[in-house]
Amino acid sequence: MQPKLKDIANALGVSPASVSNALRGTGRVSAELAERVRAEADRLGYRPGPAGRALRTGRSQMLGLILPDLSNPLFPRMAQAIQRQSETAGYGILIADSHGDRGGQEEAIARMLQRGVDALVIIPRRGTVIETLPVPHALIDTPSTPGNTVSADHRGGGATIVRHLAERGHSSLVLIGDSDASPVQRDRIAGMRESLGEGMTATTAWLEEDGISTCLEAIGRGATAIATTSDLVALQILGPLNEAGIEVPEQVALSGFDDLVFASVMRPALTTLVADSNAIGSHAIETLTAILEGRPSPPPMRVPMTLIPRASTALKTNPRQETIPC
Amino acid sequence: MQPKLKDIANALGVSPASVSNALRGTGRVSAELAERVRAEADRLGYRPGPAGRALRTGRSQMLGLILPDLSNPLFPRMAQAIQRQSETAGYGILIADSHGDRGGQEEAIARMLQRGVDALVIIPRRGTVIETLPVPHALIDTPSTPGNTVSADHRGGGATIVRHLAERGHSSLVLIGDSDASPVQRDRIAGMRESLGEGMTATTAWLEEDGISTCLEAIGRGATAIATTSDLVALQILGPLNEAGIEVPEQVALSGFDDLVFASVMRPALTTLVADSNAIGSHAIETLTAILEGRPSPPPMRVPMTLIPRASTALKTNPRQETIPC
DNA sequence: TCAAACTGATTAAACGATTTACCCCGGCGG
DNA sequence: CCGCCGGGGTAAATCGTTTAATCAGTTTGA
Repeated sequence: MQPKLKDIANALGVSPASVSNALRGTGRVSAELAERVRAEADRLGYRPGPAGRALRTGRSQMLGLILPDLSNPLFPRMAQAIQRQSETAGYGILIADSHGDRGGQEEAIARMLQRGVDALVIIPRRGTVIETLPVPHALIDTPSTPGNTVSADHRGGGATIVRHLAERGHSSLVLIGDSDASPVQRDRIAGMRESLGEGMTATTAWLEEDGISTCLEAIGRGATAIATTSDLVALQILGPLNEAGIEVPEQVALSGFDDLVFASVMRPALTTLVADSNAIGSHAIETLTAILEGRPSPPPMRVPMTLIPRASTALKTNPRQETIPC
Repeated sequence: MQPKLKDIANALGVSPASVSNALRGTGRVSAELAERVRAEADRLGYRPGPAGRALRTGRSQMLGLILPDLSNPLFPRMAQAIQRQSETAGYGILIADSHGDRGGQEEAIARMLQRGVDALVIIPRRGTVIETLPVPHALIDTPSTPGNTVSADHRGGGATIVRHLAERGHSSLVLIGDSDASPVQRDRIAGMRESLGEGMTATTAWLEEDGISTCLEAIGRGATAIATTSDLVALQILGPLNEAGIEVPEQVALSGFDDLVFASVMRPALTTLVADSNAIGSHAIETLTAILEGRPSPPPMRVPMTLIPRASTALKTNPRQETIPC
C-alpha cells in the first residue's frame, strides 16, 4: 500500500494538515517541522494520491490532446514534444483521436472533459471551428486560423523554398499539393506564390484534381522545379517523373515539406522544410499552464520553418550535395 | 457547473445513495425509481465525476501506454488501435515515452503509476525486462519474449515472405535488417531462415555492420532477392541499388515489413507484410480489462502478418503488378 | 499592563461518489 | 399474536487531500 498523508502524520505525531502544509509550502509551519516532514515523506516515498487531490482542488493535472488522426505521419513528433513538455510542467497527457469524422472531434472533446482534464491541446480537423469550451485550450492549426495559439509558419516556409529554388536558377515552377481543402497546404502554397520574384512564373496543381498530369504538362512547357506541400506528395510524384524519363534533380528540382522519416533516405534525398516541434509543443503547453496558474499567457506564436537542403534540389554541378546549414 | 449526484437526488426528492444505486444497478431500487433516475440523469446530462469515483473505488478508469519512442513510425497505428479499443471499454489512455534511454522507461512507468492508472500497456524497449508491477500490464513485444501478451507473428511473417519469393523463382536471397539487437528483427530473420526451401541459400546482413556492401556483394554472387526486416531498410537499400545499376524488380526483388506510409507510394511500390494493429490493440485491452474486472483472461496471442504483394517483387513478365488479394 | 498581533499547529469541513449498515413497513408462517 | 423476512430506501462512513477556521501561547506595541 502506498503511504498516505496520514501515515506521515502518524509517524511524526503531527496532524495531516501540517504535513500537507509543510509539503506544499502553504499555511504556517516551522522550518524545523517542514524539514522533518520532507525527510519522512521521501523516506516513505510518499506521493500525493491523484484522486484525493483532484477531488479537493478540482484539478486533475492532466491535459487532453486531441488529434484529427493518430495515424497521420506528422503526429508522432508533435505528440512526443507535447508529452515531454507537459511532463516537465507536471501534467499528464490523455490522447484521443477524432475517428476521422467531424462529429468524432466533438465526441473526443466531450470524453476528455468528462475525464476531467484541466485543459486541451487541439489539433483541429481541416477547417473545423472550435466553439467555446469550459476549459482553457490551445489550438495548433495555421497562423491564418482565427484563435490559433501556435503553429508552424507555413506561409514563411513556402516563401523560403521558393527563394531557395530561385537562388538555384529556377524561374518556372510547379506548386503542387494534395488537396485544396487543407488550410495548411493552402498557406504553404500562398507563401510560395507571394514570394515569386521578378519574371518567375508558377503553375498550381492539386493531386486530387489530376495534379500529376498538370505537373507533367508544365514541365513540358519548360518548368524546372516542383515545390510540393508535403514529402508524401513529392514521393508520389517521383514515380511518374522517373517513368517519363525526367531526372531529379538534373532536369527538374523537387522539394517537400515536413521532413518525414523517408525524406533523408529516399533517392534523391529530398529537400524539405521542417518546424521545430519542440518549440510548438512547449509554446502550447506554456500557454496552457500560464492560464491555469494565473500567469499572463504569452501571445500566439508562429514557429519558423527551416530549410533542409538535400540532393533533390542540388545544383547540377554538385549533385551529391547533402544537408548543409542554411 | 456540471450536475452532481446530489442534484439529481434533490430534484427527485430521494437520497444520493438511491441515485447511485439506480444508475449503477447495485443495491435495491424499484424499477420505477430507477427509470425516473435515469430520465433525470440524462435530462441534466449527468456524468459521474472521475475524481470522486476514483477516490472511492480506487479505480481511475485510465490505462497507461508506454512506448519506447513516440516518433517510431510504427507507433501511430498501435496507439490509434489501442486508444480506440480502450475507449469502447470505457478507459482513457495516458501516454508516455521512454525518452530514449532505458532508465526513461522505468521513470515513465513510475509516473504512470503515480497518476493512478489501473493498468499498463507496455511496448518495451529492445530487450528490456519488465519487473513485477503493482498493476496488471500487457506486454506487446515479440512472441519469443517471455511474458509477452500479444504481438505480431514476426517469425511467421518471415516465413511468408520467403515462401512468396520462392514461388517467384528466387532461390538465392539476402536477408537484411537494421540491427541484430532488436528482438523483432531477429524474429523476422529467424522466420525467414527457417523456411528456406530445398536448395535455397541466404546471406544475412545488418545495416549497422556495413550491410549494404555485404548485400551488393551477395548480388554480385548471384542473389536475386532482398528480404528486409523493415520498409525503411528497403528504402535505404534502394538508393545504392539504383546507383549500382541494379533494377528492382527486374534484376532483384525487394521486400519490406510494416507497410509504412510510403510503401505503396514509392517506386517500385514495395511488397511488404503487416499485422492487424486493431487485433493487437484489442487483445491487449481485452486482456487487461478481463483482469481488472475479474474475468478469466485470454491466453497470449500471436497476430498473423499478411502479405501485401506489390511491384517490388513482381514477376518480370508482369512488372506493373499492384496490390492484389493474397 | 492589557490588548493586539503573531506563531505554530490543530480541528473540522469540504470535495463527489460509493457502499455498508441499518431502518421501516407489510406480509407470512408458526 | 409474534417473530422473521424481504423489498424499498436512507443515513452515515469512507476514500485522500486541501484549506478555512480556530486555538493556545508568546511577543509586541502603546
